[in-house]
Amino acid sequence: MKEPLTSFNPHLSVDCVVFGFDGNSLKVLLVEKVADNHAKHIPRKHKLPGDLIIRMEDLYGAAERVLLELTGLSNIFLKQFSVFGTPDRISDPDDIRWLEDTSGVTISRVVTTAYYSLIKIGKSKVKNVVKNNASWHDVANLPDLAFDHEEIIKEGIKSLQMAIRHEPICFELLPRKFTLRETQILYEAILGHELDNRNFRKKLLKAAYIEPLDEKQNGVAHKPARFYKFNKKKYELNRTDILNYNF
Amino acid sequence: MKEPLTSFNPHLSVDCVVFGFDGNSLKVLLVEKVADNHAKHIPRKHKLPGDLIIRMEDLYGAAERVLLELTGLSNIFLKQFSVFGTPDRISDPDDIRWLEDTSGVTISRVVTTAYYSLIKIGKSKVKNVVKNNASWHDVANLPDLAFDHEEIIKEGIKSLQMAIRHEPICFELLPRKFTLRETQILYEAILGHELDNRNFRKKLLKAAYIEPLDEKQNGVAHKPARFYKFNKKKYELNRTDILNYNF
DNA sequence: AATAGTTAGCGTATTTTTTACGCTGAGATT
DNA sequence: AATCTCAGCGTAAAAAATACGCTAACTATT
Repeated sequence: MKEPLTSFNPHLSVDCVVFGFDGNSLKVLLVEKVADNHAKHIPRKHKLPGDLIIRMEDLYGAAERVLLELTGLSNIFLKQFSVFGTPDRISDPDDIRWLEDTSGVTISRVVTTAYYSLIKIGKSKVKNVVKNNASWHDVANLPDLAFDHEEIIKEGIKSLQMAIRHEPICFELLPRKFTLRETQILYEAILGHELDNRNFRKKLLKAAYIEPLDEKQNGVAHKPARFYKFNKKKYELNRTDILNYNF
Repeated sequence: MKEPLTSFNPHLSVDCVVFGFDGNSLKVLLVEKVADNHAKHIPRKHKLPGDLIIRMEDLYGAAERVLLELTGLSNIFLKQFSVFGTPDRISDPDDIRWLEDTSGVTISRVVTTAYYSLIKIGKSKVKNVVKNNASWHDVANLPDLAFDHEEIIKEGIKSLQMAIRHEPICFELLPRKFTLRETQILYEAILGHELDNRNFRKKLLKAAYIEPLDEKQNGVAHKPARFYKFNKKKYELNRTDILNYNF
């Protein structure tokens, strides 16, 4: 499955900040940096899913490949948000050795294009859990990260915060059927502060593309909430105006 | 002054969309792609100022270098806004030959990090006008461009449009002393549509960091307007809130 | 000298959006 | 039966956006 090692471009990589939402807090998917061969002394650190670019591979395509290999999902929301290219961003000798071991190329300097990705946590099989030791981590409580991956995640969150104010992308993180409250909790988790439920719901319901279903929660210890779904076609058709959620 | 040719990384480059404002319309600084040596048959096309990265050079630093060499200015507003990395973005044989001739390295695939830059058109000496055939072009009327530089400019304008709604960066394009009308014309030029002068001025003057001066225009064929200046320190101090110009 | 043309700059009235709450309803839990 | 929690509808007040009217001050034109 893996390309010959020498086909990697030693200067270019992609890293994916994969966001998920479990109903309570915003999560990010991390893998564990483990050396395949020798070098047991290298400490196991977490890192973002990412890879060097295969020669002549498209950047976006590389990000898709990384996510497909990791989660088994394609057609995922994926957005480039920044490039990280300071010459010393990969400077820890352990990090360099690990990269060279796993890629088979000599690492001089790597510029990485960062994407953030939004996935429905329930849908993700996270196929290579065992192989890569992939796991979800609360963005408010991240483990030690390799390279400059902490900075990349922080920037990714900033980009996401901006994006949810202008584009209806929160539905990429919510299940197909969702309640308004779930949506609000998601917004609160991303923005990092609380919102008034009555005003929040008013603002959301102005949008015709958020459609009520004839279905309600049950088994909850309070008045059951109605489910809604996002009508993407309706949104695409009349998005004459940019939405503006100034939360 | 120039580094040895072999020091370029053949995979990485920066390109700068340098915006300027002449009081009427938004301009972008382009250079002419001319081959130093032979190859007279290569058509002269315009391109963005940019360059391959010197080994171990910082991306931001590379963008600064390109601008310093071109305009003689440092401490310029510079913001990374996107990466362009499709494998075929440099595919025209003439473009490839020109790149190889001028850089001295073999070009396989180049990922470019795009910055936009805001400069006060009056201040710019545009030092290397002759050498690079640099010139300002109206963004509404661009010449034929090499590579994917037209796409890069279009994306740069979009980023700028977003940015001027949230950050007081228009002052990077205006002279130190400016009138409200000049500011409005600049906003109109960037956004591509007209604004109501009375509402525009009300909105701007709410900001304490736009300070009136005791100085007015003269020699204009209408009531002379007051000059203002941007007080950056005042802005930095109490920017508790993100500004929101929903023009 | 009068007139026309242009932008400056102050105002007002109306509509829309935001903000801050009050309150009842429908379930489960104790 | 009382209590807890969130759902969901509502209202009143404040703030912001929008749409204009109008006079002031200057140059250019006749």
